[in-house]
Amino acid sequence: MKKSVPSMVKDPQLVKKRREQMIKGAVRLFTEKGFHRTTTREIAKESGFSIGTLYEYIGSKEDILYLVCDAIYDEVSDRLTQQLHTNSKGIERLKLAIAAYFQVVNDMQDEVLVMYQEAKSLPKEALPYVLQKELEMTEMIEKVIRDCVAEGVFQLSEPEIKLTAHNILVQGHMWTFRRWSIQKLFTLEEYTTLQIEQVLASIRSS
Amino acid sequence: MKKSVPSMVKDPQLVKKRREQMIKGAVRLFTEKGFHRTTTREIAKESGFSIGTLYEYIGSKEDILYLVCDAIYDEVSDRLTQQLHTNSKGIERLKLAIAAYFQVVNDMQDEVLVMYQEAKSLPKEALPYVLQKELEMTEMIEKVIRDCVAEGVFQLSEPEIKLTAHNILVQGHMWTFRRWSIQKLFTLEEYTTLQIEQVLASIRSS
Amino acid sequence: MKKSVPSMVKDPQLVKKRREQMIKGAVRLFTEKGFHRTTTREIAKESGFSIGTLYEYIGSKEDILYLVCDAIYDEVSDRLTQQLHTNSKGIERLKLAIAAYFQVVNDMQDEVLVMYQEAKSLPKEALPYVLQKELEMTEMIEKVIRDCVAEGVFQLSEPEIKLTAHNILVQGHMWTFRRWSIQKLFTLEEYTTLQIEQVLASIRSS
Amino acid sequence: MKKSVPSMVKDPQLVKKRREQMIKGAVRLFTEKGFHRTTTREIAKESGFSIGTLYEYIGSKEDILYLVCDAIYDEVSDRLTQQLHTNSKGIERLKLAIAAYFQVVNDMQDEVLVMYQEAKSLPKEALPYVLQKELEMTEMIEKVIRDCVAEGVFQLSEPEIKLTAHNILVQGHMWTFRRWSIQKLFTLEEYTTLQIEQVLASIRSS
DNA sequence: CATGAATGAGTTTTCATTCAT
DNA sequence: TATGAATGAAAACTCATTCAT
Repeated sequence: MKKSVPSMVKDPQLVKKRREQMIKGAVRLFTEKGFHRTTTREIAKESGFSIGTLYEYIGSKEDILYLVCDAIYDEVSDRLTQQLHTNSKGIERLKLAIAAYFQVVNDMQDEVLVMYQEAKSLPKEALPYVLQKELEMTEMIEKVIRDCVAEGVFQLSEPEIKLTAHNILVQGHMWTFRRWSIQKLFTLEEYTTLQIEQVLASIRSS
Repeated sequence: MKKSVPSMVKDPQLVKKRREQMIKGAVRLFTEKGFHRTTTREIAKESGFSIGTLYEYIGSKEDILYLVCDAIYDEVSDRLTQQLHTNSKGIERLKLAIAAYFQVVNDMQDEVLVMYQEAKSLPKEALPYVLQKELEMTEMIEKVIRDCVAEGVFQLSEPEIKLTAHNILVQGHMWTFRRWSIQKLFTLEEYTTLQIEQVLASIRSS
Repeated sequence: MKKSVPSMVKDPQLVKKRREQMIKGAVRLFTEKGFHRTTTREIAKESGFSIGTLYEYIGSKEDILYLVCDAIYDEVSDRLTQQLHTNSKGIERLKLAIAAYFQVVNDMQDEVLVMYQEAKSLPKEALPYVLQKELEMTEMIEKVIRDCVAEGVFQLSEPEIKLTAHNILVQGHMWTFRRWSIQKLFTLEEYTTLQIEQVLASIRSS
Repeated sequence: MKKSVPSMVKDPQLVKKRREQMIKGAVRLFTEKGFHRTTTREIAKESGFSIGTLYEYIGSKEDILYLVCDAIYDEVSDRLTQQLHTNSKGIERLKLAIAAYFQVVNDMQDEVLVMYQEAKSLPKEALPYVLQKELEMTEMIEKVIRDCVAEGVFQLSEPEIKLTAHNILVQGHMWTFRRWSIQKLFTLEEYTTLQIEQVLASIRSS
């Protein structure tokens, strides 16, 4: 499923290290000027190596974007998964999951923003992979909700579960997309509390 | 507030006509390949005139994007305003407003998608204007909610009003952004009904 | 059969003129440094216009090589055809043809050298066209020989006709390829006389 | 006369072995894609060692081409020399020499093709050496002819001897250069027979 | 006003060569 | 000796913008 990005360098450790440098540098620049306005030379410089070296670790500029998106998905996924493995039940578990997810999104604001704004510039072959990742994220949230339904905490039809999951996910993105407005109105805690209330209210009364 | 786009041509009627051609052509192309991958030459051709003529009506490529976004905002605004002027009261008015907004977003999917995906490429000076427009949109929705509160239909604090407005707005965008998933799960009518239910549930119980 | 080279410019007169400039400039540079060591910028400069303009008239660097080869074939062909239309019969006609061909090759030494040395760098799709052209050239010579045979001037089998044609053609190229040696030993006239003698001797005695 | 190619490695045996590997690999690649389209990395890989090692045995990419051409000349020379040392006299010796030479060229088609197509890319300093080699080859053929003249087998002036030698040499190359046509018309035996007949005919009647 | 040829700065990418290990 | 990661100059090609007609 993962698109493999070609590298001329054989040592996998080194590849990993260099690509991490690259991703870090690229996110900084993409955040500032977007993917298209950032040149490969700038990325190389920001990453701390030469343009020649950059191309030892990727095949094309688009690969960098893919690497960036992939890394962000992984981190968001990981942190969310980690959170979901903690012991908690019922409503509480859903609340914690939402809070955790919002927390992750808040911690990775720049990254999340970059990912959603530039995803359309990804190489065509990477699109299915990205949609797959989005689906997985949605399913993680769905599962938490579905577990609640299974436990009898509340009643929701399958479509309602899916929609709720989408809503929660998008409310996370919203915290970054509309930060110019939302983050002036609320702290993350307030935002989290209010959105959780909304979700639960709509769930309970359905 | 509106950024003025320079034109060499004096006749305002002609300017208007040409720019409309331009916007139509540009939206088609941006939808397909995005702003950065579309060349000015292509836009000129798609609009039905030469590259030289194109530059008689704009100052730079970014101006086209601005013109496009501006036109889309205007149309969405207009159609929403129009809807809000119809006679209806209380909850019903809110429901109608949401449904109307979702309908507009659905009708203008390509445009809305383009606008949100490319807005970051807008010339720096245009940013405040865009945020202003977003704010106006939000305020239109807020007003409908606030009217309900004023009529005593339900109780909501100011921050809650604002958050609800944002949520509704973003649920509209979501219909386009996540169409690869959402539009497979629901028809527009189903989506509208479910989201309205959610919003109302969360409002009533608060 | 001819590969069409793309141009952004519409006026065919202008295209013709610019491409002629290009070909002239390119031959000068290819002669000096070969196709691969010549940059597109150099070709543009030598042709008297900018790199941007160059690419208004071709699609890729290889197209220039194709244009060059095509032009050379055309000129050699034309001049040979012209010669063959003059009134003469029998052996005399063959002699004149050979002499004419050697004369053309001598006049276009640089061009002929470039063509044969760089032909392998031609875009893959152009190869059949080039072979076709080579075949046509061979057939022109073959025809003169075959006419002699038909007139009963001498006897040659079909394969012998073909081989003789190839030999004559290659003796022409040889005048340029091995000029560092051959042109020190003979004037063009001497070379022509001697080679004609050889060919005729071998023919008569066969 | 031989251009010396610099090596960091002292052991001459090793240098010889490594360079042989290199030449073999390079010929394979040059045959396929030409000198300019072949990278040093590819040559190293095809030769069975690393790019670093490659540069222990040469000073620059051009040196490889020189090594290749030099090796080819040596092999052609050797095999021809060997043939000429067999006992035979008069016309027969000339016939055998031509046949032997054509045989060598046929056996080494790829190499011969590479050599003549890429020779122009040789480092400037190598040019005199190459011309020298070509001259030697010509002289070998010349000598055989001159011996016949000395033996009174036939009469030829010095310039005629030289021209005939060039012709024979070039007929050898022609077997590779124009193989797309010639090798469809004749087997090597037929080609050899016919060309020998031609040469002898032209010689006898002069 | 309309046209489209001309421009050249800027972009991605390649690859011969070096040098620390 | 052998390795291969690092380098950066140089190459092909693009495209927003201008301006003479």
